[in-house]
Amino acid sequence: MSTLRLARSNRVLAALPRATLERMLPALQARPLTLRMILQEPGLPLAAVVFPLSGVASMLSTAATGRSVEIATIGCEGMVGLPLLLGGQSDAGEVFVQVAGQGLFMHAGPFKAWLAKEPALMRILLLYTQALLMQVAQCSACTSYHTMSERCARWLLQTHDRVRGDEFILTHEFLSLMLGVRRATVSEAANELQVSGLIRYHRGIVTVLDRAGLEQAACECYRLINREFRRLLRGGAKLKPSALEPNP
Amino acid sequence: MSTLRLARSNRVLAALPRATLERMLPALQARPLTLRMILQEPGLPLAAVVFPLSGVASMLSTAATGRSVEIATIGCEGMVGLPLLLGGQSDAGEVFVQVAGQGLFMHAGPFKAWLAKEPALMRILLLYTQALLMQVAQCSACTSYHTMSERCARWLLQTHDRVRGDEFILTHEFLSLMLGVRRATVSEAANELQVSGLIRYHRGIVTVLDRAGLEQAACECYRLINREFRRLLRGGAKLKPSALEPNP
DNA sequence: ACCTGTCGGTACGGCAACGTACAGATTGGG
DNA sequence: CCCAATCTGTACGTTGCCGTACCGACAGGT
Repeated sequence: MSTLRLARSNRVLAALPRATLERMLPALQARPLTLRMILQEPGLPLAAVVFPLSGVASMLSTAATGRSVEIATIGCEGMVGLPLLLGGQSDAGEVFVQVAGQGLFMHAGPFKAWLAKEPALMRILLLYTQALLMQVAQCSACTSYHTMSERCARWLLQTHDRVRGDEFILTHEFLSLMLGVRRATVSEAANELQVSGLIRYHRGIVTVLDRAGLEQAACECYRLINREFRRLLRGGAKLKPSALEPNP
Repeated sequence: MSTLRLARSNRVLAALPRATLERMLPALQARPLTLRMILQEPGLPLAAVVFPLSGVASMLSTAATGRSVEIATIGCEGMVGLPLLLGGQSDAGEVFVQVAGQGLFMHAGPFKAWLAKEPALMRILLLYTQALLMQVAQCSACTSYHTMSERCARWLLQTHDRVRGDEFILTHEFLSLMLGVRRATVSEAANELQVSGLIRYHRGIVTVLDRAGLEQAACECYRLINREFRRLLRGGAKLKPSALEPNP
């Protein structure tokens, strides 16, 4: 597949004018996103930005006690490395690959150069920043008010949206780190979803069985976040990889 | 006081080159920030941005059930109206005045015009955006992991930082909306702080008695957020109004 | 001086998630 | 083929906050 075709499965890149994207192509390198690969380390200057094509990255905040919570999910709808856009160079949060896939990398230098040269790139990334900010905010409210099984369902949906197919690798242990709760609490919530026939899982492999049902089981946060992404990145930035759009 | 002097008590404006700020001055109007004044309404296009000079604004996220949580605190270190910078025009969150004060307003049109003309303004506001994003993220982790009295102490410190003097108006009821908990829970936490001699309060007026002790009682989030603000907005953007720096 | 509304202290049972722990099931490597 | 590691189910007592409720203290208006 040509790099141009590849690039179009990232929704930020897809939203750029064709001419802009073509100019930028030589600076983009396709590389795999391997499980647990660290894309952004707290306090360290970012060497590159990443436009995920498939797979999912998570942004975490870690407390002094070592406990962590997921702050945001980043997939083909966005970019890892906003601090290079915003000027901070580094960030207090950590970003790592939570579901393996592929991404287009661009070194920090060229990225800043293109940012200065291509107003369209700046414009779309600022919109993405607003959407991300909203996602983080909504997540925060979610943690206060919604039950584990609602949050669990939301999380599975967000991942499902950014993945090809209905299966992905995910242990309870891992999900408990994302949601910031005990492993046992996840087991209970996940079991509830499994008994209801919404998902199936076995030794770290989750299968989404009833997508619509899962949406019912999730809290409104899922819908609200998606609505805001659509509003801000309308047109060029649907969440699901278009080739695999559910219920086309 | 001249508008220029006024403007300098907002840390974003103070960080601008003198010439830039002077050019912008005619577009800035000083107006009071009255208690509960709404500066940004969910879904409505922003008419103006606000650079607070004193007082505190809160950004809230409201759930379907009507319950709310504070997402971020905005005072003299920042600006209300980032969606005008980021391009979304409106926002899903609500921003309103939580402690009365004064602010410099600028209409949306002129603001966008200055943004295009003055790279320094853009640069500093992007840095502020990153700091705000970090604040929201940290808050989210905080909600998961820290006790009410820690969060309560943190909140009081954040407000104290943005206010002149050691007293401000604040009922338990109101604080419970900010922290997203019951009024009774706030009463318990606040009483704990009062018994420890860190604060005093009476019928809606809080007095900070032992600032250092309060910092001890707060979770690390307070320190982390402040550190990140300093890192990003270093130099021109201290939190506390300089004329009233504690322990000079 | 009273009345009314606001503010804060406190109490009760309830519940969701906690920390911890153990055991069964499955898988992969030697 | 067996051992070790991994993954999941489940259990126990504990804790922090919930919802609700009631009461006393105080302030401001009339």
